[in-house]
This record gives sequence, C-alpha cells and structure tokens, in this order.
Amino acid sequence: MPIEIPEVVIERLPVYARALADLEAQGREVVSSQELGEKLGVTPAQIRKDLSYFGRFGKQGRGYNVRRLSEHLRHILGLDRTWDMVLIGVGPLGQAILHYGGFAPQGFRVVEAFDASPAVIGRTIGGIVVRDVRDLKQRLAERKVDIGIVAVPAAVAQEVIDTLVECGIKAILNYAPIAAQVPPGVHIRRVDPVLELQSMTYYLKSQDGAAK
Amino acid sequence: MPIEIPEVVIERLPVYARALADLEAQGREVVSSQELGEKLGVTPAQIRKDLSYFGRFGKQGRGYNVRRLSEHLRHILGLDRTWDMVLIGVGPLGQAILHYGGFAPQGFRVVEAFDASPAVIGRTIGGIVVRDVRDLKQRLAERKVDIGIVAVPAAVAQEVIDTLVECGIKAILNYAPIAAQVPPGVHIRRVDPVLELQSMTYYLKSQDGAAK
DNA sequence: GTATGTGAACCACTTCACAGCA
DNA sequence: TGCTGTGAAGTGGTTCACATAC
Repeated sequence: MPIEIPEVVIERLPVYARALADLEAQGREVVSSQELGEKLGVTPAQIRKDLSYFGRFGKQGRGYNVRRLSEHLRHILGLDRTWDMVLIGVGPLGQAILHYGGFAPQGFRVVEAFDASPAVIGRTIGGIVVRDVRDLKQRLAERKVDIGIVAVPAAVAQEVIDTLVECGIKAILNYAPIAAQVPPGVHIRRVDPVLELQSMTYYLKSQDGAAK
Repeated sequence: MPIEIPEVVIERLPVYARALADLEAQGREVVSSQELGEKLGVTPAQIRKDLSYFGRFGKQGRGYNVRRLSEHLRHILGLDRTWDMVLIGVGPLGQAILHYGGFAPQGFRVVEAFDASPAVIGRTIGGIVVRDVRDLKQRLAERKVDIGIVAVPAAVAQEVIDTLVECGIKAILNYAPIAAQVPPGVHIRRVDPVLELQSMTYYLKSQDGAAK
C-alpha cells in the first residue's frame, strides 16, 4: 500500500461498512455519497475522499454499487475473516463480555479467558473455560490469538497490558479506566463510558447557565 | 465563556481529571505538564495549551498544584455535582449497566429504567424498578433527568433517541450499533466495542502481509 | 444530467519556542 | 533555574469546486 492513511479515515470505514451492510440487507443496489452521508452524519466529500485512498469504487453519474463497495470495505478492514480474542478479567464486566452476542456475528470470537480469582478459575462461562492468569503467557505461546480484551481493575490493567504486549498481541481493547501505554506498533482502543459521560457534562453545564 | 473551545480539548479534560485524582490519592502535591503528559501519552504543550483555554492554573518554575487543578477541572466539567440518568433497554446489556459499579462513584446514577418487554417490566434490577417504555414520555415529564442511556436493539434505537430528544434530554450515551442522528444542541457519544475492533483489524491485516 | 474522484484552498488542531514569572 | 502560558509556525484533515466519466 502507498502512503500513510490517516487513522481517522480507518476509524470511519467500519461505520461505512455497517451502513452498507444495512443497505444490502434492505436490497438496495446503489447508493450515492450524498445519501450515505445523510444517513451517517458525514459530508459526501468526506466519504468520497476517504474511499479514494483505497481505489475507485463508484460510477460517475450513478453512485456506488452497495454490494461491491461493502465487500471492498470488508476486505480492506480484514472483516472477511475470523479474529480470535483473549479476555483478561472475568469479573462482572468480563462475564458480560463473554455472554455478549454482538462479537460473533461480526467474526470476533473470544477463545480464551483468564482471571486471578479462584472464584472463577475453572468455571466455564459463555462456553469458555476460565484459566489462571498466571498461565497466560504459556498458554498464549501455544494458542495464538489476535486481539486482547482487558476487563481487569484499573490497578492491574497496565501490568496485564504489558503482558499481552510481551505475548506478541498487537491489538488491545481496553475496558479498564486508565490511559494505557503501549509501544509503537501495538494498537489500543478504549471503551470507557464514564469518560464519555464526563465530557458531555461540560456542555450540559454550559447550557444550564445560559439558554434553556 | 469566550470563544468556542475545540471539542477534542473537552474530551481530553476528563482524562486529565482522572490522572489528577490518582495523583491526589497518592498524596502528590505538585505535577508538571511534562510528568502528566508522560503518564497520559500526551505532549506537555498539549496539556498546557488545553488548560490555557480555561485559565492559568500553574506556577512558573513549579508546575501545577494537583488538588487545585483537579478541583478546577472537576468544576469546569461539571463533575462537582450528581447527574441523573435514564436507561432505555433492560436486556442483558442494560442489566449489566444497571449493575455496573463504575458510574455512581463518579456522580452518575441511573434513576429510571424502561423496557418494552413484559419479561422485565415491573422487575427491580440494581435497585431500579423497570417501567414500560410506553410511559417514558409521561414519566420524564414528571421526573427530570439529565442524561439518557440507550441500550436497545439497533432496529429501534433511533426511535428511542428521538423520544429522548423530545423529552428535552440534551446528552445521550448510545450503546446501540447505529450512527444516530440528533439535532444541534444535543450531545451524543457512542460506546461501540465492535467498531473499535473493526478499525484495529485494518492494522493487524497490514502487519500480517508485511513484517512480523 | 448526475455523481464520482481529486488537486487546491481552507480550517482546525498540534507543536514550537520563547518571554515571563516564581 | 525551571516550568508555565501563549503567539506564531507547522501539520494534518476537511471541504470546495470542477474536470471527468457514465
């Protein structure tokens, strides 16, 4: 692939891909950047520019073939395969993740789960046997996984993340409320509803003082 | 308040606030933008510039008083009060949210919960009585809440969000996998782990093809 | 006629670099 | 001397606007 593609662009592609999957399910054959943009709250120019990093998928005067573009995006993002994930932390949050039905249909499956507590080690949750986190490194040496999910308390999250990195994991989904450090080449995304709430309150506060 | 403050800045403030709370708990009295930046993976200049939108909180040659800056940020963000939230959707995800212990310590409490299914309506979960979503508008007219949490299936999420907006809700945390549309003045943030995963796979895929 | 693809113009955010203050 | 606060410079991303193709 040629030059560096902005990370914001990569983050928008799954949004496009999802919208296209919806359109496909509805039986739509063609969509314009205009219409797609309206659905997603993005400008048409944004969509066209984003797609142009990867090729020319549209037909002038017509728009984009939904199925074709959908498949292209899925391929670009690597969504046309299955990704194996390891979960660290099987407390209430981790258990909810194991039971969550939203990953599998998208090709993401948890294949290993670890915890430090004897209360859960050995139990089978969501079809996965919970193992002792002390066996993590050894186990991951045998059974390669692609992605790590961190659902441990904040106090030990960085330590767990360091271990995952040592195991060669290159992508981490972090549910722990910390600003985790990872070396270059390792990708990390945080899922942190409290942070989302805490930035929205800024605007709520302003509104109370002014209008409304 | 003077000119428009970039939204990215607002989104970073809670991160700073959290780090400062940690330092405070550790008994630290002073911190430099340098040190804070290292902890958070942000440049010192970024932190100083961000803070400068709101005032002058530091002392040249010394740094920032941890407690003082922490309190300022909490006040700026409106974290020095409690925020009432309404949850829509009490399926597995919604129940996990009701049981989640991470909101309350930060001043966010779910005070109302609604669902459409007779299986949960009337039940008490996490101390909250689940009500019929058909009573949502009426109930919110009596009992004002600040924030809406949407944990319903994608198919009905936009409809629920529209209702919340009609009720005068100005901030929404959306767990449903849709690109929701809200009118100007309403703030919405999404919590969408699948989207996070789907953008990371782009990089995993590239690496497989190249190095590693 | 209509909608894409894309250089160029624009805008916003980040980083620099240094004056100013403790 | 050390670190903040901040205009100015730099960078990166978005939007424009139009040539191009169907």
